[in-house]
Amino acid sequence: MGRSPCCEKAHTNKGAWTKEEDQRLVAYIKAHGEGCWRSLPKAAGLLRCGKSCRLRWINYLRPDIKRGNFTKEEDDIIIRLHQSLGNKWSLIAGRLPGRTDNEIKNYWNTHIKRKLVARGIDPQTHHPLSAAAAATAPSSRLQDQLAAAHSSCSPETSGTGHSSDDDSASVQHPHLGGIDLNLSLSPPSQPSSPVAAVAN
DNA sequence: AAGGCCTGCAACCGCGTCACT
DNA sequence: TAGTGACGCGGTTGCAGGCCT
Repeated sequence: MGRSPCCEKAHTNKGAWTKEEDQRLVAYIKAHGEGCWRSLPKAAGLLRCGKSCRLRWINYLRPDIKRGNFTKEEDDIIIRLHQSLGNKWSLIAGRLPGRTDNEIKNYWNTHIKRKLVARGIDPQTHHPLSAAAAATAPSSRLQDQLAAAHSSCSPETSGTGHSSDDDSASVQHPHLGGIDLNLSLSPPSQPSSPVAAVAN
């Protein structure tokens, strides 16, 4: 019944990736490019299922991935995009060069969600948690609250000292310069092919 | 100093969608 | 046109490290 498993689980590794597995995967993609994930593990000599390889590459091994703390600017973009798109992490990631959907999803669940709740804002609807307030709150008011959420979450006030705030201490870009916030459903702007980037 | 709890991240799982035959 | 298979996405879980008592 149901769909067949994506791979032969009896002969695949699970759990954390080893350095050697990483190297094999990177080397294979450098040589052959992305695609055909199902056959990649066998071709690359990996005892992993294709989905696992794809995830590892996209979320960790891709050369254009920006690792490190989220800036306040990125924070703001994520909140705005989530307000418009909902849990469409891949679309949101497409607007944040160097960030992955998994990373953004984790960041949302562990940091931003908490910030919004602390400010009395429903992270799903972006409306005030009070239903009565939600019924009357104009969008501009919501933006005010979001802004307040940011300012109140600075290390001085929150006490948690999120390093992303530290990083952004000198970054104050009200216009989010350089980031495409156009929310039309066009394909996200890809930098250049990751494989091409590797080749360079 | 030790134990327990909390937080954050990496990875897995299942489902939906799309392309090909 | 329908069926099948592969890919991509979002939700969830497990583990490791840090913090608190």
